[in-house]
Amino acid sequence: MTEQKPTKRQDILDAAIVLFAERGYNGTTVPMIAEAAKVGAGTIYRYFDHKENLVNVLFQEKVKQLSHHLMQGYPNDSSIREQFRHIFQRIHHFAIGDSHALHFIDSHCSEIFLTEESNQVFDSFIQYICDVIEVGQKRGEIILMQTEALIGIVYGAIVQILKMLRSDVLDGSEHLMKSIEECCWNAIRSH
Amino acid sequence: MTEQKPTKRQDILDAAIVLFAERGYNGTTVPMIAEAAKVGAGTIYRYFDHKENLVNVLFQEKVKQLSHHLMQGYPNDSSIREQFRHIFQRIHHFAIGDSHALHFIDSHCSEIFLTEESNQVFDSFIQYICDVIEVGQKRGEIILMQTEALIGIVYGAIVQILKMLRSDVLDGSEHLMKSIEECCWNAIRSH
Amino acid sequence: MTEQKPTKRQDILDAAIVLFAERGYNGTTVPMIAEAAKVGAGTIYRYFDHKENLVNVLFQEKVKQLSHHLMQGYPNDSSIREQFRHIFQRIHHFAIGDSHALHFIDSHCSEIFLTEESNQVFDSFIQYICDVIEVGQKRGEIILMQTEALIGIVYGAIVQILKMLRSDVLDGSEHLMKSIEECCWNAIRSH
Amino acid sequence: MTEQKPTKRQDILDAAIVLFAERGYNGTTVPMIAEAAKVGAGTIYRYFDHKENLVNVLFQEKVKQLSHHLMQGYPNDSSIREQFRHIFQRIHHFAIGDSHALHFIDSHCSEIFLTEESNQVFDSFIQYICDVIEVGQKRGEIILMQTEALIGIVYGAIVQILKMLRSDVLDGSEHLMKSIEECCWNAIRSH
DNA sequence: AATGAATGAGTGTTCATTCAT
DNA sequence: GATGAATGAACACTCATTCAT
Repeated sequence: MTEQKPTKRQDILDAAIVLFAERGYNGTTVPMIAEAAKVGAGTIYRYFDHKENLVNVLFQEKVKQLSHHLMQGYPNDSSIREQFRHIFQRIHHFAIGDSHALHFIDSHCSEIFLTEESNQVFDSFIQYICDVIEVGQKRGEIILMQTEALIGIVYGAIVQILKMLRSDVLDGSEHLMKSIEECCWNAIRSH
Repeated sequence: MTEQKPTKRQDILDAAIVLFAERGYNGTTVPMIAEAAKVGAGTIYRYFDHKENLVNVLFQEKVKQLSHHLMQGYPNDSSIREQFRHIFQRIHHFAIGDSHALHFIDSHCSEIFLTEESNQVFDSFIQYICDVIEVGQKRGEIILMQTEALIGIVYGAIVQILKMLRSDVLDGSEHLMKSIEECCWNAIRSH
Repeated sequence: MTEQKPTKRQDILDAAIVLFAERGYNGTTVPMIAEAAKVGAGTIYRYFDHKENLVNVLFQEKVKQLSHHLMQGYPNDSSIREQFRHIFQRIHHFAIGDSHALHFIDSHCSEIFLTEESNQVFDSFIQYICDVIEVGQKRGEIILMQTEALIGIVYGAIVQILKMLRSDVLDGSEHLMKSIEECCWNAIRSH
Repeated sequence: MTEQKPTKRQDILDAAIVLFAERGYNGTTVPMIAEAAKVGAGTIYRYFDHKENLVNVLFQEKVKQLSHHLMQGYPNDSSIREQFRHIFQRIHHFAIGDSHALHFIDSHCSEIFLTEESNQVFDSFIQYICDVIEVGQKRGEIILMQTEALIGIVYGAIVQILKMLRSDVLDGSEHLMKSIEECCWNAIRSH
C-alpha cells in the first residue's frame, strides 16, 4: 500500500551507481546489480533494454541532478567571484549528498558506450560552466584564454579533490575546502 | 637483420596500452590485444602470466618512464617556480610522445587489480612531486596548505588538460600550454 | 505434468557418469557433458561450482548408492559365507542396474582431484567390507592374513569381472556368476 | 662419445611412463614430458607422430616387456601349480623392477585412444595366460569354468594387490606375497 | 638433429539476455 | 509485473603441434 510503482526502477538505479562507481561498467555484472537491488535479474530488463541502456539512463539522470543542484540558489546578480564560489560549493555539496554520483560521472564521461544523447547532456553541463567563465572574461574578472582550457583546469582540479575526499586522503573540513576553492579561483582569475 | 628479439613482447605492450587507455582494462579482451599486436592469443601468455600481470607490468613500466622523463634535465638549483615549469613541460612532453600513456596511468591508477608493487611505484611518483611542493612551501613560494590537496589540484588540472588535448578539444599550441602552466602555478603559489 | 524439478541436475549427472566411465575425467569436456545431457554448457555451472565439484558429487553419490545397495537385506545373523555371498550378489546387482557406476568408481577412486570428503566416503565403503572379513577371520571362516590384502584380492577380482561383463567379454549368466562368487570365496576362506 | 643415438627417444619414453602412470594420459601434457625428459618439446615429434602415437608405442613396448619377463625361466615341464607360481612371481618381479609399468598398463589398457595393434598386443598377453589355464583345466588342476572369468579373477586380484603395494597400503614382504599367491591359486584350483 | 617460440583450436567458465512460470 | 532457471556466445587461458633457426 505504501510502495509506489517506480520503486523497483529506482532500486536498480541506486544499486547500479554504487557498483559502477566502485567497479566500473565492465567490472559490474547484471546479476550483481540485481542482487544489490534485491530484484530478480530479469526485472532489470523490464525497465532497461540492456545494460548499456541502464548506464546511459543513469549517467544522464545524474548529470541532470548535478546541473539542477548547481542552479539552486544561483546568485545570478552577484559577481563572477561569487558565482564561482557558488558552483564550487554546490558541486561539493552534491558530492557529499550522493557520494558515488560525481565519481561515477567523471569515470564514465568519456567511455565509448555512452550514446550521443548522454554526451550531449554532459556537454551542456560543461557548457553551462563555460558560459559563466565567458561572462567572467568579459567582465575582466577571469583571465583571457580558451574557455575550454579554463574549464579543464578547474573541473580537473575539483574532480580530483573530490576523488581524494572520497578515499579519505583529504578530510573535507570547511576550512580546507574554502582554501581549495580559493586556489581554484586563483588559477583562472585575472591578476 | 629482419627483426629484433624482444619485438613480440613489445608489440603486445604497445597494443595493450592503446586498448586499455581507450576501453579500460575490463573492456579490453585478450583476443583484442592479440589481434592488435598481430600475435596469436597464446603468445601473450608466453610473456605474461595472465591479463592482470600484463596490466601491472605495463602500468609500472609507464609510470617509471614518466618519472624518468620528469628527471631529465631537472633544474635542481633553480627556483621552485622554475622546477614547477619543468615538471609541467616534461609531463606535457611525455604525453605528446606517448599519447596513451598518461591517460592509461590516470584511468588505472586506483583500480583494484593493481598489485602492491604497482601502487608503490605510482606512490613514489606522486611523492616526488609532493617533495617539490613542500620545499616550495618552506621557501614561501607556495601557499601553506595540506600538500595532498595542492597535489590534487595541480595533478587533476594537468591530467584533465592533457585528456582534452588527446581528444582534440584543445590544440596544444605552445602559447596555450604556457598560459595553462601559469594558471596551474597561480593556483598554488603564495600571493 | 511435463517435467519434474530436479531433472536438469540429474540429467547432467547421468550424462557425466557415462562419459567419465568411458573416457575418464580429463578426457571428458564440459561441452561433451552438456551435449549429452541436452543442456546448455552454462547450466552445468548453476548446479556445480566447477568440473571438479561435479565429479566429486557424482563420486560420493555413487559410492553411497553402492553402500546402501550392499546393506539392503543384509543377512546380519548368517554365517560369514552367507554374508560374503550377499555382498558379491549385491555388487553384481548394482553393476547390472547402473552399468557405468562401478567402473566410474573404480577408475576414479584414487585420482588426485577427489576431495578429502570423497576419499572418506570411499574409505568407509571399503572399511565396511574389511569389518566383515575381520569377523570372518575371528570365526575361523576366513584365512588369517593382512585384511587389506584379502580385500585387495576379492575387490580386484570382482571389479575386473564386472569390467569384463560390461564389455561383453563375459555373459552374466546366473550360473557363471555363482561359480565366480565361489572362486572368490575360495581365495580367502580358510582350508 | 659415450652416448648412443636412441638415447633421446628412450629418455622421452622413460619420462612419459612415469607421468602417464601418475597423472593419466589426458592429465599429462607434452611440455611436461619434454621437461621431465630434458628435451625440447619439438624433439618429441621427431620420434613420435603425435601424443597418441607415443602412448601406443609405450603401451606396446611395456606389454611386450612384461610378456618377455613372464617367459624368462618359464618352467614348461612343471606342474600348472608351478607355472602359476612362476607367472605370479614374475609379474611381481616386473612390478618391482619397473614400478610404473604395470600400473600404466592396467590403467590404460581399455582406453579409447589405443590402436587396434595395441589392443592386440595386450590381448596376446592375456591369451598367453589363458592358454596356461586351459592346460590346467585339461589336466584337472584348475576348475572348469569360462577361461576369461578365471583370468579376470586372478588378473584383477594381482593388479589390485600390486596397486596397493605401490601406494604402500601393503608391504611387499616375501611371506605376504607367498600367501597372496596361494590365495589366488586357491581361487581357481580344482578342489 | 634439436630446439623452443609461436600458434590457434579447444578448454573450463562467466554473464548478458530470454522466457516459461 | 516479477522472477530466476536456462542459454550460448564470448571470455581467459592451455596445449598439441609446427617451423624457422
